[in-house]
Amino acid sequence: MKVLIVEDEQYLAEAVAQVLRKNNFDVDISLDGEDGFDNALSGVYDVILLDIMLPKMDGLTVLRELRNEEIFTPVILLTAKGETEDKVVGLDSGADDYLPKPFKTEELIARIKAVTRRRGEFRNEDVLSFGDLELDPLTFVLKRGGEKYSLTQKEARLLEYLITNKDIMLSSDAIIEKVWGYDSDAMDSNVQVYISFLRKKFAALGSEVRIKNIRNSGYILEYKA
Amino acid sequence: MKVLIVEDEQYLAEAVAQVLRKNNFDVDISLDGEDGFDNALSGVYDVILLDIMLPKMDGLTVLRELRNEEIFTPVILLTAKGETEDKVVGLDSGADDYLPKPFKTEELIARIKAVTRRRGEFRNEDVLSFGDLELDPLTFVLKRGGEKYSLTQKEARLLEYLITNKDIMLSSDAIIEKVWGYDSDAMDSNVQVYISFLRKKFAALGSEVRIKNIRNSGYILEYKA
DNA sequence: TTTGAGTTTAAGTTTGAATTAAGCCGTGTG
DNA sequence: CACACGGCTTAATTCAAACTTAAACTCAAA
Repeated sequence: MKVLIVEDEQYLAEAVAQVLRKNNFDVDISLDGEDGFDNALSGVYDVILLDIMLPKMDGLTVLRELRNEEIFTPVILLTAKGETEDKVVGLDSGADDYLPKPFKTEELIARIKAVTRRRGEFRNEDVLSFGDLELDPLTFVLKRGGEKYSLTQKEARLLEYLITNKDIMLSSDAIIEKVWGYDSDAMDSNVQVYISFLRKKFAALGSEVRIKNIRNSGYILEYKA
Repeated sequence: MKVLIVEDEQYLAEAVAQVLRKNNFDVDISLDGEDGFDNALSGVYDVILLDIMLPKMDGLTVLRELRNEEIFTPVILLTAKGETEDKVVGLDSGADDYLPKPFKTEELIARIKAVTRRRGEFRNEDVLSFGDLELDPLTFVLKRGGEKYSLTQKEARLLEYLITNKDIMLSSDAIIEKVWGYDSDAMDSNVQVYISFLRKKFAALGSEVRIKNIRNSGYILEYKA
């Protein structure tokens, strides 16, 4: 499995490379955006780990240019904390995942596997579904039967988080960390507002999916006919 | 919430401890690596704040040894600035987060919460069961066969206490101490009310589980087929 | 510069969990 | 027998959490 790391902090790149090599990955490193772009163009990599802050060409530009060139190698963005907006922009511009620094290597490996597996299996079809609803986390389109509804980014990411943890109760804090970002100072009321938005859109679609609140604890998805 | 601070700068350790105590944390301090390791071995802490530069045994060694000993208490590394290398190595050796010094106490608290919560998230569904009933103590959902019922927090905690002591008779006083808290001034009538609520919900589910009262003594769960 | 979608903040309202209070029932005792 | 006590249930109250709505703000696109 070939991995390209595009990361200007040489030490960090080497450290990650070392760990990956121990796990039988074949790793190359680019220290700036241009070099990374050139390497990635070859299309030989199974996955690209892409830093956002890079000399010569920033990561998001690299990503966009690659997709322009019809290179659809899976990309995992490495975001420094505080780049919350970048996360969103990144996913929007065609990244497959992002990983906030610092990260555990197990998590990195898990995501690499997830991202490559996904590609192998369904390429296009990573639609999330729960009950009678379907969410396309890339286009933020929510469907029920034939009817569609457009969600905003926040709504979509909140719903995505709820669906991917459908059996787990999620606290407001956990939701804020995941949807608003690690360093966000968003308050519970934000979550409340967006939960409310989602419920309204569920109702508009006539869905049987409910977002249940558990007092003093959190939220969980429910579906019953 | 019990926190262990392993930090050789005594004044810094005390300062942090003081702030944490104000936030209702129960804080212990170790001033060198060996002592920290010994304390951490007890496994009673919910999170460990670990300095890297330490007398007798450095933080990373402490961490590695702990993981060797199957102690998986979440660890937040405290790194002096410029210890970038340590960050990576540290995360690789099983730390859950790192925090560069100097840090704001709000941030420390936020990370402690994040790290302990994460642990809670992927804790496996430890569903309690008794007779024909199942209780998820996280979501307060009570099940019998396919049918579900939502309990309130108090109901769930009362039932949890009853189930985990299914062979023991529990006095009202014991129940109050456990469910309402040792400093509560709740009365027996309170317990009665909640016992009644539970029985009603058992009946609604058609369960064969009974809560038996023993006059002047207490309550105990019964199941008869 | 204006516009508007998306998001955040803030205010007012609703909900329901927890408590309290009141009355009923059954059992054991004088 | 009756009446007192422990236990049970239901009804009324309370108050913080959760919800909704609307207005304010932000920022990118026109």
